[in-house]
Amino acid sequence: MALTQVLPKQPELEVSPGQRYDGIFTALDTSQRILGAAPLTPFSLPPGPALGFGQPQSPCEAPRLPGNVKMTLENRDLWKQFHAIGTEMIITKSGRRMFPQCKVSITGLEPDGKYVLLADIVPVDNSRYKWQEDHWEPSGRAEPRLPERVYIHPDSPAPGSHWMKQPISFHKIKLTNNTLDQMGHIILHSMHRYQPRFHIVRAQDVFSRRWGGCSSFTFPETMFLTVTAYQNEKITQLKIQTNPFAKGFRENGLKNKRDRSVRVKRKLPSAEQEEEEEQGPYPPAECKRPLYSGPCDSTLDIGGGLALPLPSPDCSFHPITPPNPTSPSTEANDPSPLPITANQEQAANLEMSGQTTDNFLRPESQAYPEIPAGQDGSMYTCQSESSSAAGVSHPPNLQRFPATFQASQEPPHPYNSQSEYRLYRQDMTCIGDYGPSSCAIPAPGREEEGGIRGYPKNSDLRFQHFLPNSGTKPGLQFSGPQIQRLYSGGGWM
DNA sequence: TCCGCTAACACATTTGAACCGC
DNA sequence: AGCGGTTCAAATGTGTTAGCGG
Repeated sequence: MALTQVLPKQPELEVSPGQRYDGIFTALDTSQRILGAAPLTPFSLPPGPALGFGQPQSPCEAPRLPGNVKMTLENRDLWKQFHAIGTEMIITKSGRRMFPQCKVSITGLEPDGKYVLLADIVPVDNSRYKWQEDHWEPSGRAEPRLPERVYIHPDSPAPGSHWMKQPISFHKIKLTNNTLDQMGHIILHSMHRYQPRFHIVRAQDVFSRRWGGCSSFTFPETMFLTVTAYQNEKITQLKIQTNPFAKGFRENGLKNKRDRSVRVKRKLPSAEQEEEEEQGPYPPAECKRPLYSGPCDSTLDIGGGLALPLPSPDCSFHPITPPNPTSPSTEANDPSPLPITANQEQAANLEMSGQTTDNFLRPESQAYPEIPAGQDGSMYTCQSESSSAAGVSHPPNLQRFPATFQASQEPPHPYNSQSEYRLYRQDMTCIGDYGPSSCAIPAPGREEEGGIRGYPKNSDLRFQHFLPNSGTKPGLQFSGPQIQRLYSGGGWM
């Protein structure tokens, strides 16, 4: 079934050739880009927290990276401020960046080894949420899992020395609620709870079929709820105060909410007059230091404006930690709180000190295990041995499969969504065994070192074809099955 | 009526092309 | 012609708001 038969023709689907991924995924058709099945990257990323959060994850085929590989959340204190209130992320049809942005630093890599950095965002639980006056509470079951996508850092692949020399920013990740998104943004459901994850994979290039290990990290502070409009006014205020793009809405600016509404209604510039009338519940907190160094190409230059203090050097690595259901909050588990910063002062102003995202959920709503907190990311295992007894009771990716993909009334076609479904079912079978599956890894004899069919080995050149916007390297966002297919030999290897 | 979503809007910031002088 | 600095418009990233639809 051709795409046009599956989906009504929509103007937004008309993307100029330069913006499409045709150049890179020559063996994939549009339907897969739009309706990519559940994620299965070539690296077989662990399942989402909803299915064993904080527990050893299902194995990827490669051995885990050495234990001294550590990842640290750079702007952790800012994240903690938002987490204390209950982080909300706006998602829009056209895609919205995350704020705070995901910024990490890595140590322990081999300087000369090549690594690929990936990020994805997975649901925390199976609930939909609803804002009730001053807190979030579950409101029914979650929507069916969407075609999840993986964001590959645009610098990938790069030697370990590159990743370790400066903080790594994932600020170009965009979130959308458009299930037909063609721009490669990460598709999420509104009013759901998500957890970003970061993955380090040792590989020669993004499309390499030979890879030498992986480690995955999560930071509890980065958990967020997706919304199409902010529900918690404290979040709105904190975003306005900390995001430079929202300066226009700060109380001490000329365009605060009240002013604007007044001006719109009266068409009068009465900023000073209104300022005394209403200061709002949250007095403007001066940013004593820049909280946001502005967009950068890919990674951030420490000396060039890294705004937030680096984590203390003694921050310990937190390997797999069993979930602690009795723990009241992640903050309580935090062994190494950062010193008070300007940001935390803002938090105090907002009366959110000591609170966590979970505090904004009714106790009965905390149906997921507590996340182990640490200054470094909690690492998933990528064990090479089977770990079916790791606590995940069923194939994790089974739930990721959108129910809408299951109806198959058309004969399978090599390049339509149904075929992707079949491909994914194979993967599910393999992953469900939790063993060192061979699904994503070809037999050694089948490995090829050649470039992508019709493309040179130089991955950067491939990027130019791949990226929606040529020029800069905004990062790669595409669905796991696309990569999976490449690695499983079904693509253009 | 309520709630969630979307598009339009105004504003701040970033980016890059155009321009100028040396 | 090449280089470096400046200017300015376009692009992009924000939150707000009205209106729509289920």
